[in-house]
Amino acid sequence: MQSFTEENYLKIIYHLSQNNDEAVQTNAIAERMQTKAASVSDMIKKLAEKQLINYKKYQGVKLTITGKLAAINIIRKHRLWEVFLVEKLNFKWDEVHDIAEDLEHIRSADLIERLDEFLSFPKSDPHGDPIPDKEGNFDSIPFRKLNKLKIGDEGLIMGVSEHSPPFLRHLEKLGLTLGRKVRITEIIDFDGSVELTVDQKKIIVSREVAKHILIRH
Amino acid sequence: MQSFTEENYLKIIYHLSQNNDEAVQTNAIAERMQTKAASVSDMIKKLAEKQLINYKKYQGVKLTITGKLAAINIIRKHRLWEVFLVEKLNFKWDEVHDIAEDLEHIRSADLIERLDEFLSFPKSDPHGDPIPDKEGNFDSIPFRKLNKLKIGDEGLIMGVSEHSPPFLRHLEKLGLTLGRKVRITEIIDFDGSVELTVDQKKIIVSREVAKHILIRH
DNA sequence: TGATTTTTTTAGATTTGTCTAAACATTTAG
DNA sequence: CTAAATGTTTAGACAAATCTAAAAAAATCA
Repeated sequence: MQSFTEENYLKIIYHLSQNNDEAVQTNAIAERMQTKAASVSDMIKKLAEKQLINYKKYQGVKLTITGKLAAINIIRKHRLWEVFLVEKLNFKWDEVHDIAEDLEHIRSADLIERLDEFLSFPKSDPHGDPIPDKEGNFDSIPFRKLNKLKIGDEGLIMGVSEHSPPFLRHLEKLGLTLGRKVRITEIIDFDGSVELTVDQKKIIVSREVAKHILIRH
Repeated sequence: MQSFTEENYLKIIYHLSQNNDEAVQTNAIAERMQTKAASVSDMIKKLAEKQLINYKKYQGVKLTITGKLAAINIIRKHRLWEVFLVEKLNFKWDEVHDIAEDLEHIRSADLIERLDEFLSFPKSDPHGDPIPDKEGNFDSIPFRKLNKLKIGDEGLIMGVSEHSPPFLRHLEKLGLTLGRKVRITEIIDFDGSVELTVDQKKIIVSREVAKHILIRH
């Protein structure tokens, strides 16, 4: 089994290789881990020795199958705990990330399976991110980013790709919460801001905000 | 804030000073921590520097007020998580200790207060141990150990002073669970075994087992 | 292409918690 | 009350995860 730190590296490498599909760079990991490239180099060697990543000097890293499964398992735990915190303990969606960051490292497979059952096998977390099953399979639902829609398009808010508390509180304030139906009424040429209706109300979000809102038809 | 290791030391020092009231010995801590006396000496210095314990060389240690509150807080978390695991996730009372041992180190005061509320402010954990409130106050209920009772005495099982899974499974098998009413029917001279009735049934427990069963009238 | 910049790795040090072996203090027993 | 036994501390080392500074490789660009 891995240490908390190793688990965090695996999780971050997994997230970084999601967008990209190429090998993940040392510096990218360092930035996300809030540490220095030198420390990342050291840890990379360790993970490579444990066969959790493939690594050739100066070439960046890729998760092995084992490493990927380990990463997905941590993400599964993180997201299940987030559901617990919101659904059972009444936390807000912007308050749960840091606590789940700690809870995700609790090592008991039995605990997680029972928690999953207690929560009635949720398919997604409070931010709309899919929860993998215990074999590591995700339900992948296709989505489009709000900034890619055209005037007149409509759909449901199914997730967000940014989890910072200020961003989430901003959405909350605007009534842009999961499951809400939105329709694009205008796109401002000048800066790409998007005007839309939610719940009978007209609101405007910047392009930057729109980029992080995921929409399904 | 303390590290996990420091928290474990505090908790163990607290438990060891419960029976005893005297200063806690280095060797006693080493045994409970599954480590060596030399390591304990090192850690003791660190905790003393942080004003969590009072320590004079070769004289053993005592928790300061701060140290005691820190220890009680960890115990509060441990016991609340145990209640969660048994009440909500349907674990058995002999399965929860190790998992709670990890969960007790999760650092979020808010989390614990909400968990407490979610569990309806339980007063004791699945082994009958009292749960301190957030100020560190215990409800102390007087009890007697089963091996101290006399023939004809009766009372309710209100707790156990031994938490090992084999012991707990033994009690479970005999039907000796929390809240059960028992009456002493005989005490065997030879070895101090106790014969008692629970639920209309006559059963026998050794003196060693009886010592760890706590009875209230 | 060759020089400069960026990225990555290595070398050596630091901190935390542990260890063994040896020294030192305290307690117990003859 | 000394001597042996027990308990505790110190000294020096180690592994994990980090750091800074410097070297090395790769990428960029003029």
